[in-house]
Amino acid sequence: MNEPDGGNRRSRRGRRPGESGTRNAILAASRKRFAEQGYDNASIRDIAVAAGVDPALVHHYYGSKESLFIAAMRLPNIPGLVGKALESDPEALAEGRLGELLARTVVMIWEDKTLQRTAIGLLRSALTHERAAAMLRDFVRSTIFGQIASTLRSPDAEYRVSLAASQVIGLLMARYVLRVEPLASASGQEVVRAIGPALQRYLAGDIGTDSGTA
Amino acid sequence: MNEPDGGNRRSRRGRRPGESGTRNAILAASRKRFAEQGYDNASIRDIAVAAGVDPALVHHYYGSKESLFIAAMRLPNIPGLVGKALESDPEALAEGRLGELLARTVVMIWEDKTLQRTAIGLLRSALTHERAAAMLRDFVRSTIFGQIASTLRSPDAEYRVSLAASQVIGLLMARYVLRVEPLASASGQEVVRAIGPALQRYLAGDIGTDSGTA
DNA sequence: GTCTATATGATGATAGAC
DNA sequence: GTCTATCATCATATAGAC
Repeated sequence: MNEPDGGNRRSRRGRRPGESGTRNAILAASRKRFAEQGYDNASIRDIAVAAGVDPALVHHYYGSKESLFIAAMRLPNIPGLVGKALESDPEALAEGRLGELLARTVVMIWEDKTLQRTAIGLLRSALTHERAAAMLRDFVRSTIFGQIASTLRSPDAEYRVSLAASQVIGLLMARYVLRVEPLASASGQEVVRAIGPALQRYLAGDIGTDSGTA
Repeated sequence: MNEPDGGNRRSRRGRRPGESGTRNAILAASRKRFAEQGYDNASIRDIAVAAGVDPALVHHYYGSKESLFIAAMRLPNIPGLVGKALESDPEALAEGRLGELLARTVVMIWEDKTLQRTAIGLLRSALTHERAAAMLRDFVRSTIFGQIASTLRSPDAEYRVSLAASQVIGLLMARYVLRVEPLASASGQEVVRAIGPALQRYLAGDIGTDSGTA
């Protein structure tokens, strides 16, 4: 059976198994539903409908709801994005504009629809799902704030970072999840101008402890 | 039937109907479960067990899970507490220490176990339950921030208040719900010193718009 | 006021036909 | 790879006996 490629454009030697795009469709749909409804309220049936596939296929590909959630919420390239943002403006680090840089990074990352859905999904689920809470803590700590904290030399760097984290989490919650107005409708620029200095103070300013820069 | 009280200490004229304490036990237990698990994960069965009553009684008293939730999350005396906090230090308002006052009020209100449970329950549920989100918005806006915003004369008072709200929400989320360290273990005093000035700036400082106090 | 029994429905998961 | 059929479990809610 040495059939040549002939008019058959797609395959080199017969049709390869798997890979019909269904798998990714399920993943994308699950991100959407998890972001909109949180872990518990997003049912596998809903996700299957959104992806246009049969519910049984979801199990077939991902085994369980938990596994699907973990697969959907894992985005490998965040550290890269953050690193690039940090490198893009190296002077800001030395110049005491770290807070502004962080604010800009958060707003910038938010442009990416997939990242946005992942983050909202984690936020939504973190409060009712223990696993999601752990993933969110890792997400925030080891990537975004881990990298930024390492640029601080303060002895209470951890405390400072957790304060900044509280403001960032609050921003995401109020602006993107709860949609509190008028914050939700403000431009990214405005938000950066408003939040940046607050983050700067948390990270390197006087926060009422010993090691303030007054 | 003019029977006198006689030796019957408890009742004036025979035993009054109802009121065995069960109703309040259910309410208290539901606050606990809603706070710990959020609206969806807290089942009526769980609540009944926590209250030491039969699940059917919960329905009997409150009709539905929604009604129970609404009853549990409604706390009438918040405006009073806030008002008292504001009156307790009238000079702070004039002196530009509104942010500190707000931070102190939040931390203070958090001392009350019932209030705390209500707030956490609302926060937990707001992200997955539309009704709870609406209640939280009202809770925050009409009581706490409504009263404080009215003391501002800035034209962008709403924007400023929503910024402050984002920080307060983030504080509650990070410190009390997600329990991000070391913020979660910090003392109330430390938190007030750290957050207060940030709130002050949002409410009356330079936030990058026209109406800043530079 | 309190509880037993049950109606009714949604969910995650699995086995197995095509 | 895909789908039908089904299981077991858990939920809210209700009717009615004591």
